Amino acid sequence: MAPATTRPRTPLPARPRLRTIDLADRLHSAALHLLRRLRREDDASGLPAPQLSALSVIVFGGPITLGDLARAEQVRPPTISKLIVILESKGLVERIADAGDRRVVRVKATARGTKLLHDGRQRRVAALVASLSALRASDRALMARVLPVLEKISGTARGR
Amino acid sequence: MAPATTRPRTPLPARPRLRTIDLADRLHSAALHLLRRLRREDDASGLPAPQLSALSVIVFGGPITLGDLARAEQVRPPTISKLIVILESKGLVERIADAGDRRVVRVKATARGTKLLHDGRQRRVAALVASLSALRASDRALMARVLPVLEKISGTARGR
DNA sequence: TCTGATAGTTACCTTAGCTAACTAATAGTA
DNA sequence: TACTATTAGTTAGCTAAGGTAACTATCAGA
Repeated sequence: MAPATTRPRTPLPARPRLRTIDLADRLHSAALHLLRRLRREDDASGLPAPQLSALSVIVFGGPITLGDLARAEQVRPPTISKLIVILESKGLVERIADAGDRRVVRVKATARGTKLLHDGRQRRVAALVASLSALRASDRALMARVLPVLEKISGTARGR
Repeated sequence: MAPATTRPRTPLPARPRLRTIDLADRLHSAALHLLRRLRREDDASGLPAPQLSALSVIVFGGPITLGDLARAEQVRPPTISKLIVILESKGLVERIADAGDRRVVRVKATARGTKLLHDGRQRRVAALVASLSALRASDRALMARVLPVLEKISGTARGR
């Protein structure tokens, strides 16, 4: 232990030490509220977040198998199955049979899907862009710096 | 426009400028994946995130009206109504009639609700705590610093 | 006392997520 | 070659979370 005398007898610093559990809890809470806020303020993107997210992986990740997509999206296979049915019914993606293995199904984005992704995500995060723009530059830089860390702990492993 | 001559002809910096829309989009994505990951890895908290979140506001925010709760949670009144029915049926909260205005309903946490909140949130974010603990100290500090900014842009206005 | 606004609730719908159980196809092996 | 085990997806059936529209009850103001 460091001898007490090496520490000046000043009061606790302005930023008290944040316990990891509190950090985790507040992060969880912030994530929940961020999604709610974007859903609430988005009235024109046309696609809910999960659909937009899957479409994004499909657009950027080329033709991808449903299993890989489920893993990338961190959901179970049936969830992806249903998402794809919806995206397919909207004409945004299409299934491709795998030549070598007839069990696997690949999906790729249609031209419409690719277009809608770009338009849609822009509208979906419009409110967030406004908020970020309103931040002080230093805070915005901070957000940019923390993003990779956030992606790491959230398991966001996306081909971009 | 700034004259081109004022800019040294150096190559782009190592960290290329991140467009705000990309920042927003990746933030949105990270939030979605963070929630999915916590849901997936949590098999014992007993309460889904929205219920835990509402309970937290009730526990820390004292008796609160349903309208205020809906605003704090950024959802519509019917959503809160149903959440409260569930929490009530589990014996975690109870309704209190307002003396002055018989339209308003206040909710407060029961002893059981308060206890379950503390146990539950611990289990719910356990995986996240592990991830955060595994981070380099500097990254963890970065997370702590960015948290208030994150709460601001996510609209997380919670009495803590 | 009537009228308008406010607080919640109810009815009804969609999406997102899950597990369990299924089909179809592949791979490995006796 | 047939039998078994594994893998990829789907289907069925459930719960929860979100929404809008329409309703009841109460309050406040003219």
